[in-house]
Amino acid sequence: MYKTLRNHFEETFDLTDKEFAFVLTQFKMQDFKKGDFIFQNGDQIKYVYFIISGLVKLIYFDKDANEHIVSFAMEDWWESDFNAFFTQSEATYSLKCLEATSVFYISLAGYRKLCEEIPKMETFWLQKSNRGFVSSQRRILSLLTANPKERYEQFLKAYPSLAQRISKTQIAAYLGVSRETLSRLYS
Amino acid sequence: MYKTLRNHFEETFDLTDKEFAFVLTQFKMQDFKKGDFIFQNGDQIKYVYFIISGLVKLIYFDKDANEHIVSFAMEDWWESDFNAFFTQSEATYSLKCLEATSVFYISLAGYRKLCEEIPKMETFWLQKSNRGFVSSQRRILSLLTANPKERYEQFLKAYPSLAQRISKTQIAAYLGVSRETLSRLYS
DNA sequence: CGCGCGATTGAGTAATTTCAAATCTAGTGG
DNA sequence: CCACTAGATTTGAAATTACTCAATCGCGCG
Repeated sequence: MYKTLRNHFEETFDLTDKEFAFVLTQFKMQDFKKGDFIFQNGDQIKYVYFIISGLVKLIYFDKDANEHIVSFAMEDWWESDFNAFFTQSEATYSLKCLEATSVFYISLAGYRKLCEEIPKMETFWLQKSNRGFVSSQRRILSLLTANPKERYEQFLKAYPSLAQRISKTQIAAYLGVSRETLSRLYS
Repeated sequence: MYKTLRNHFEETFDLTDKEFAFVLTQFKMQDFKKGDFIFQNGDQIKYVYFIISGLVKLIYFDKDANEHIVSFAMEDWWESDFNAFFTQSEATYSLKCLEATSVFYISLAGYRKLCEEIPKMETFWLQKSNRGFVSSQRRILSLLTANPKERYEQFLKAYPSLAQRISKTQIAAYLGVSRETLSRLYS
């Protein structure tokens, strides 16, 4: 369990036992059942979540209560309403479990403490953030340039393992297409 | 000129004269004319650019040579093909000047040197990256949830000064709408 | 005045959505 | 093993939205 987190950090930089022990003091763990909300829009967002196991979706409800999927997150991914987290304000999005999910979570104060104590940690976050930014840009491009079929195929190619774990309805909500259109793609 | 850059950093953290002198050694300056490409897709991307003055667009050409706008950047904004920059590989995007533009630019080596010498610099980049990520997510959401009219109004609201400097055709290419549709919104 | 660029308008077409109904599937309990 | 249910997927048909292509308009500038 703890190993998952340590391995995850050590894909980027090495940690001594002592350092990792300190890191752990800043995290707490929690389990959620399928269908649970980890947080909902309007909640004060105090934490960033590291998915140990399971699968979640970050969603936005529009004015007609339609659900749109901002992102999925599974094992080894970090997730939160980052804007709300960094500004310690209320969530625009909601985080809902598509499967039973276990997470480590850390507060903003804890996050800052880590960065101060272990400078490499800041490099780590920077790398994560950069990658998140880059893949968001890729998705924007996909939405700008590709039709539903192309978007779906790009998604399958980019996230093959994810695609097998979620329903087409969920994929449609991520791609910005109605589930009927997605269903008709290969007929 | 140099002041622009210093002020920009000092919106986030303070720099001594000596530190800023060191910062400057890592940057070079260049001027571009309206219509110039700062880089084009396929180019090796060695630099990140800070816009001192002017206005540029980061664009992607699809298979039919249609142009799509990934982002605009004006005074005080950082821009590059960040994926290509961090992996020191070839650009997917092109960066073109919509107005005469002056930039400071820095290499990956220079960027790393800055982070090592001045740790606050890393915090600075992290903040920029986080904000870029958050606003990309917002744009994704806009593309997922809003129709052309709503997207256009969100754009006007989010970037009022930018909207006055660019043609509707450019805005259309950013919003993922044909210019004719954009033109018909209020008729 | 005439050129060039951007914006607008019109008409027809293509893509996607919506709403409704039917079908399929996996899991549950008898 | 079968019947039943809930959820997901598929299908059909009509309505809507946005696109494309083509023509026109408007304006600033040499």
